[in-house]
Amino acid sequence: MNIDRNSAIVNMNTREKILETAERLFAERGFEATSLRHITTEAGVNLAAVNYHFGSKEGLLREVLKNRIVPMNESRQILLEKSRFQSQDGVVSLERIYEAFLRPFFNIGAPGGDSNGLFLRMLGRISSEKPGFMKGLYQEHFKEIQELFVAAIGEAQPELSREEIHWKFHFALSLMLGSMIQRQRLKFSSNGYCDPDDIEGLIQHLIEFICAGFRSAGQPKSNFKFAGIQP
Amino acid sequence: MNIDRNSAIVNMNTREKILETAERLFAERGFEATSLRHITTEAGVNLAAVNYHFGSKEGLLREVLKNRIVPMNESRQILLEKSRFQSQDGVVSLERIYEAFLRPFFNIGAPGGDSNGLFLRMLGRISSEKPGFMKGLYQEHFKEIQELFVAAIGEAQPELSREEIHWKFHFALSLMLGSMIQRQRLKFSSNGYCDPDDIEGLIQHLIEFICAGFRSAGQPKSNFKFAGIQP
DNA sequence: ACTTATTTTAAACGTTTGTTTCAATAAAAA
DNA sequence: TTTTTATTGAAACAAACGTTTAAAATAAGT
Repeated sequence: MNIDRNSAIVNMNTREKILETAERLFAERGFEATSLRHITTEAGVNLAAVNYHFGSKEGLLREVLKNRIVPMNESRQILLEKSRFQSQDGVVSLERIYEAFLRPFFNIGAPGGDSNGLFLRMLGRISSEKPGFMKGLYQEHFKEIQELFVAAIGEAQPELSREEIHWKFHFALSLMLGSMIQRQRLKFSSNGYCDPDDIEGLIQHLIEFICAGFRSAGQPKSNFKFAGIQP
Repeated sequence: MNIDRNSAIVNMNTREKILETAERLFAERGFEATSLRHITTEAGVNLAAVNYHFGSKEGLLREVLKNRIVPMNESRQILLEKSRFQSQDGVVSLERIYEAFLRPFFNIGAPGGDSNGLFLRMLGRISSEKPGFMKGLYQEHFKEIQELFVAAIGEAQPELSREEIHWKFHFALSLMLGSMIQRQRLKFSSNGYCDPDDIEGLIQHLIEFICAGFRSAGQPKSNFKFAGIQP
């Protein structure tokens, strides 16, 4: 039983041991690639315990995600309210809005932040592996917080149409997840110019990039002449 | 044998039948979720034919990807050169650069464009499922074209440092793949404001968003005061 | 102490997976 | 034609998967 790397696991009950180990393995190897036998062996519990406590492998995944997503979204809401309170007229700047949205996202997983970003990579993986599952997850955990932040963005950038806000919000979210999924790539594609492990730098660059994207929407589309070239 | 939906498949040899069917199934269901038996049954060939012609399942994937990526990157290069030729001083605008980079990306898969974006979703999936595999793919197929476009961007935005260019380029690429992976999400999260099937709209919004991100990098980071709040 | 409910255990279930084997067939070279 | 090479075919391989079962062990309630 290789549980030495986290000796605190011995003081947990079976359910907690499974949750702890599953989260780590799901993040490291993905959902499909992680077998229940791998989880239960590493957690030092019986194979059948997963189905007993969580019903199925997918039920386990649901619980693992819930335990991270709920506190993350609570943090987001608190940070946004705090920024609103600190502002003069109740209107929060785009930078503050996305700082409130991003920091709990990257702080997920560990108190000092999940510097490996494994959990976020898993989230991105699942959204491509199991779209139906992700839809349920959205309805349950993300719909509310999204409406909150979309409203805040609408106040910060009143000239944006609802359609444009949703496009940009979609882009920002896709970029957040995509940049975590693709983070490995940055290691060997930036020729050493960028450090993928510099999470603080990543956050700052992301905020800058995203806010610029939101502010670019003033001009109507017809102003931009496309080449219209076809490959 | 269900090959009716593409009756042209009967005029192909075994190798081509496998490639054709594998590409479609990989795109629809992902690499791991597609079994060789599914492919060979649908293609109407023997199970062992895959290992005979491609060595392994991964060899088949490599060939499927190669057949799409190589023409895509050729298109990109041609479009960039054309834009450079049409420009006055040889310096291409950011919009033209990313149009040359984006259009062949979304035109992948079918003559009229893979409107379902299944191939691109698969590409994003694989980059999260098999990082090691993706690294080899980058060295073989993407390194060269990236250097070409990074150089063009450097000419269009000379004030950008190499570090900033690589960050932004990484963001743009992550956004491209991420927005395809997450495209399903847009359906139910935009409250009907956005149409995820409007590829032309997606391209235009993407170009606008990305170019704004590139132009935002003038101001040094210290000019931007972060709240420094911790959740 | 006795009964009931909860949890853990070992074993097996039925499928599915990618790959290999080797004989049969088709195509090409001599 | 004969010989060699390339391709196809049916079958089996060994390994891995999530799930279920039913008995044993522990805990809780009375």
